[in-house]
Amino acid sequence: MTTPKNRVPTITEVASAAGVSRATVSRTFSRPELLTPETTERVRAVAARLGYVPNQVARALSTGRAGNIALIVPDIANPFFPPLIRAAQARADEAGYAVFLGDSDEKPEREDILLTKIAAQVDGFILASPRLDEQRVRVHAARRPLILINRDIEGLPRVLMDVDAGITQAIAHLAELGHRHIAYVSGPPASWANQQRQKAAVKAAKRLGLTLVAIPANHPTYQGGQAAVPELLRTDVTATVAFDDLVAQGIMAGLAERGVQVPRDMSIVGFDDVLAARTYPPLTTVAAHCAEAGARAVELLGEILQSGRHPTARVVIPTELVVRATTSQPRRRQAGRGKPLAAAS
Amino acid sequence: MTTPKNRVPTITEVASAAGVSRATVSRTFSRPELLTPETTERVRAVAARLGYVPNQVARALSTGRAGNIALIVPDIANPFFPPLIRAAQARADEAGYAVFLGDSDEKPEREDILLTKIAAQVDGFILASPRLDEQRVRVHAARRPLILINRDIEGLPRVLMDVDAGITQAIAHLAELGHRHIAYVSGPPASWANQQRQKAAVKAAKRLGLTLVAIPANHPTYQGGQAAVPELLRTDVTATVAFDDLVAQGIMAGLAERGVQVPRDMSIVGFDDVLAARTYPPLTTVAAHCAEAGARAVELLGEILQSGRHPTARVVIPTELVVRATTSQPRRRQAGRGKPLAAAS
DNA sequence: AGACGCTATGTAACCGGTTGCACAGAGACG
DNA sequence: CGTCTCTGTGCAACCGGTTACATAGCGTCT
Repeated sequence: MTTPKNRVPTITEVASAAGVSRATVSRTFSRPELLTPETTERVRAVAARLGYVPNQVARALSTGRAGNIALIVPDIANPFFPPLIRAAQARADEAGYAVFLGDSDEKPEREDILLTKIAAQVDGFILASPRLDEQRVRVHAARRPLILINRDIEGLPRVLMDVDAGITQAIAHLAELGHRHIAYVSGPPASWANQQRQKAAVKAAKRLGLTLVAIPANHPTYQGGQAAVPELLRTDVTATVAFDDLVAQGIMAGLAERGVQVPRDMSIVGFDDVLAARTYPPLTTVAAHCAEAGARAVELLGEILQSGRHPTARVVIPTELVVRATTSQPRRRQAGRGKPLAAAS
Repeated sequence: MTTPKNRVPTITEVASAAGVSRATVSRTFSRPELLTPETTERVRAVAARLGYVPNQVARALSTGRAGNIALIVPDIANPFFPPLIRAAQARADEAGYAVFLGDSDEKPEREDILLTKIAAQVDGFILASPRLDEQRVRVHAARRPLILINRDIEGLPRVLMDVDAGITQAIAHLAELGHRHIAYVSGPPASWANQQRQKAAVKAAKRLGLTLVAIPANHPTYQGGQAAVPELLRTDVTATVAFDDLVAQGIMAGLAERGVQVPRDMSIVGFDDVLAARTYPPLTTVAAHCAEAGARAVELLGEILQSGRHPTARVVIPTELVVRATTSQPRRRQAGRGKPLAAAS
């Protein structure tokens, strides 16, 4: 019952109700240190009684600061992003920013449109795993502070995963278990993250003297992983490193359907650690700490917005292998066929 | 290279460059039918050359229409929400709205704060599974159009799942298979959705003459489900209906750890169908079509914003049981113990 | 006592659009 | 040919805040 009318009062109404000027009301909420404590107290009381809340739109127009940030992701439904979004949102909230969320549906041109459309409403952007070409990203970055996640463009502030460390650990772990032939089931070729992971895997395998075959999963999804299984079984690998956990999970399902047991007949390593603990058996994977990436990106953006400076930080988040239950010593399989041997353990 | 400076031009600059008034430029973008085609064409050309984009903040201030909507969810990381968010975002985008995303972290007071803070920046709200008390929801609804998802408050527009139908099918399916004692592993007690589901389960079980025990999972999470397993095994039930897929997955993992096989020793039914196809074995579950709920909510909000009318629609989305591989005929188990009998099939 | 400085508050311009109203010019009509 | 209507455009107020600058009041110092 604070406001009988369903309209929120304006600064003018509060001013006249409190017997002060509009400027004083404004200062009560934005720069109270300029006023006597008695004044702010009185104005606050009146404002509370009327249900006044400073209008963020008007504030944004006159100050040029929106108090919002935008977070653009290629696919919210990809389990990599929710923890990232959640952490980003929480940090933004602490810093007093509201968050615009954009889903580009993996389409570069939709990223471009989203960025253009909401530019005026936000103080800065966070682009997670952008598919947009470098030139366009730079254009947007020239207008507003912009932080990249999972994309490395020289001169722009960015938060990256230390893919090399994690993948190297994973391959070393497999080598130690005795695997000699391994597969990398890749993600979208246009993805920078995929290129990084694949390159790291190739390098690590070479260093350890393992053979590595790359198998494409057209889409970085559960279905994509499942669809890659037939080709996977046509090879003689005993272990698979997947582009991400989702693909790994798809592979596991595909293998299970064909009676290939994990890890007995095939070891599996995922990437991201976003649903690793939820699979059965629990997935061995490279933890990418995506929540931390989201939080760091917001912090970085906050610093830039505070300082006005434009440091081109390059934050690298460490990754590490988390060994769970989908990796074990290899076991001889019928060459070229998925069927496990009938022999007892 | 459209703009050498990294500032976007204002309507005034476009106006003088095109040799027209600011009003004409404004109308070029908002009401072109008032101008001659030649004029709009000329102004558009100039605007494009300068890289002009109408400032949404200024527009919002003068029109009172923000062109944004807010979507508040209790936990982005809960797999129920990403498909919903994604669908909502896609529909909003089609209708020309940008989306504010708020995560309340399951806390009613954070919902309240979020709603208050961004009210001025949006034309309407969508509240998914709100934890906020009814009175406060009504206060916010009085200020701006507000659509509820998964919460039934008389007089407010809302999108609901037909919980009864799905749960009834699920219980009937279990009864048909021969189960007599079943458990319902519940979600958060404060959740309206949980109350609905539990009530529906009790009703259906009673009608079919089954006994039903309710077991609480403190949190609607994988861990919550896992934690409920010991209590579950203390009972003599042969089938379990879980609050949602996540809890079901947790239960499956908890059972697997203890050597209880699904569905041989325990049948499991989930709810939502958000990750059902990704578990192994694939989960029998009630499909709630959460993406559709998100889309419908946005459509409803769009209609209200268009018409200015305030219909208190009550959209009910049908649900249905999807039988996959976690339900089968019951098998006698040692009373009160989780261990399956050694006897052969 | 007068000049000075400091502090608290008010005045008014401004942010970048939109829109009611005025008005000019063209065509229609008596 | 004058008036009337209609159409396209401009003028200026307005949305709800912020903020540079002006000013009033008061204590302090010489």
